[in-house]
Amino acid sequence: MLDLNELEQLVAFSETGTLSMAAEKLHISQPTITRTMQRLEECFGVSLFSRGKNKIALNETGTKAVEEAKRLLSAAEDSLKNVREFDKSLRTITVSSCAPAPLWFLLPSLSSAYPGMTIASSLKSVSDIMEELAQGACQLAVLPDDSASDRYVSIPFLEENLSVCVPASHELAGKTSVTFSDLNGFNFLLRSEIGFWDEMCRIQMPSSKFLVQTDEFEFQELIRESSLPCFTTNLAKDDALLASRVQIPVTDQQANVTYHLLCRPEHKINTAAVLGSRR
Amino acid sequence: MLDLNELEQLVAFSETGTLSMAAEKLHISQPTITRTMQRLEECFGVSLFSRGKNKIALNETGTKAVEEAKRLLSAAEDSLKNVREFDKSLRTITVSSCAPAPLWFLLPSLSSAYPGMTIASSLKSVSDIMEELAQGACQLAVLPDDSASDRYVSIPFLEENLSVCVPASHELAGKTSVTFSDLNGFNFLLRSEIGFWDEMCRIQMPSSKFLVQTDEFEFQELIRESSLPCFTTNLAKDDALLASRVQIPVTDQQANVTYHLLCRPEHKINTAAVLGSRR
DNA sequence: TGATCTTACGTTTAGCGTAACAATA
DNA sequence: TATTGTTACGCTAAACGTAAGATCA
Repeated sequence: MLDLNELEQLVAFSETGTLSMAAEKLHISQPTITRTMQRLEECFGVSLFSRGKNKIALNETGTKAVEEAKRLLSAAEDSLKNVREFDKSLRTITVSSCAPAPLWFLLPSLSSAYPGMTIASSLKSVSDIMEELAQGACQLAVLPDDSASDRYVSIPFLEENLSVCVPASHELAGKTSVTFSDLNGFNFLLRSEIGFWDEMCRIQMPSSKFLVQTDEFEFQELIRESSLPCFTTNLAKDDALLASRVQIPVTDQQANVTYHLLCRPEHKINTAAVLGSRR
Repeated sequence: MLDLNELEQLVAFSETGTLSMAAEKLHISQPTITRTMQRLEECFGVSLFSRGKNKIALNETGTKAVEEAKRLLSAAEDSLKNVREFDKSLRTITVSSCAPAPLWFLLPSLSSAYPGMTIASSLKSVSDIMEELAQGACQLAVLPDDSASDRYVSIPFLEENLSVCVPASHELAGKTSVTFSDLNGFNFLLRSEIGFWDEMCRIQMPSSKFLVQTDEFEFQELIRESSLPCFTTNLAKDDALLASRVQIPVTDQQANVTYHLLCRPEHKINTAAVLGSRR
């Protein structure tokens, strides 16, 4: 039977050109390689090398054998990886969300409902999340609607309502509610990592420009120092810093979403535990 | 690194269900399997079994590992086979011919022109031969024309001229030449293994019926005992037995073929040696 | 002379089988 | 009690490294 270690030596030889260099590369003695090459020829049952008195080189069949060896070695690597990843996936709940806020409530309750499981979460676009659900690449999805409830178990989870925040001196400050069309054309401060809200803003307010801030501190500075409008929601964590501003609800349907938890029917999440976590 | 022997033991365990039976199946001691399974878990770095005090079974990850093991083992088998077949192909000239007669002259001269090479020959349909040439599945082809000489090296090799053989009492016996349309409607004795001639007869003489004889002896008997016409050519080996019959040349273009040797340009056959063999 | 491959030789050790042990049905 | 899996122990054989030999540039 073929031995992957021996095949590795064959590949090393093909890459270095001499038995000595192959031995050095693999940190073994050179005679070992000599013997291994002889064993390989015996195992394959064919001649793999053309030999001179003190030189050896792959012949045509040997070159073919190297190809096969590389195939096998990489297949073996893949197998190792596959099994390890599979094992890991058995101990991991992968959550993909379209927005960050639902994760703030979902992740802690998942952790306590499934102790010992690793919870892996990430923000993704709605279409990427649908893909992941279909491929089983995530076990739990957070989407801003339940349009996929025909194929998956779907649970209404949280509502998030968008408001725009402007200084009291801003021309919009007097309004008690606004729509995206009212806001279209203004330029906004925006945080990065806000999931689908980013794309939605650009679609709903195509004439606006968005100054995306990656750093939270700089974002707060800009809110304080500029009169640029920004956004908040009912789920936002740090309303205190917006106290100096006026919050005006955005009334469009798209600005008021109900997040839904989705998973494949066979996975059956602990609904009670997860829903109990909503504030 | 993974060891294919160890993986084989894993597969054996998965197929037998107990370590003891796996050991028996592989003709090794049972403790060896115990140790191998432990080593495998160590190598994969994950738990593959659920163990009781005196029972062991594959867990979910173990089942996955078995799948991977089977993949790898069959890949290794394939690699062995591929290399061996490749090596063999280097020492084999595969000849595909549309008719048997050219092979009678070609094979002996190939053998002496390429001593040490195995000559593998077979009769194939013209379309199959074209396919083989394209895929490199044969190194040398014998075709009844040179219509593919644009893509391959093509050498005119032999001419074969068809004659019909009838008893002196037959109604055709007086003719000095015939065409397929003269012959169409008569029933004929035909040998099997005559390559493209078989199909050509059926196309050129659609109203005729052909009594195909597999056995040479029976064929000769029928020639002697019946008045059914049969065919011969200038290349036929055993004209003696047809001495009692009249041979009338078939004048159609399709009945007088020039065989061509074809090979891929990179192969370069020993033209002189092969052509010198023509009688 | 230095580099290379092969062969020889002595040693190590990895892996095997036997045997003993523990647990179950 | 018979069967199964694990552990312990001693041995063997396979594989390794060192050293020596042979060949070539």
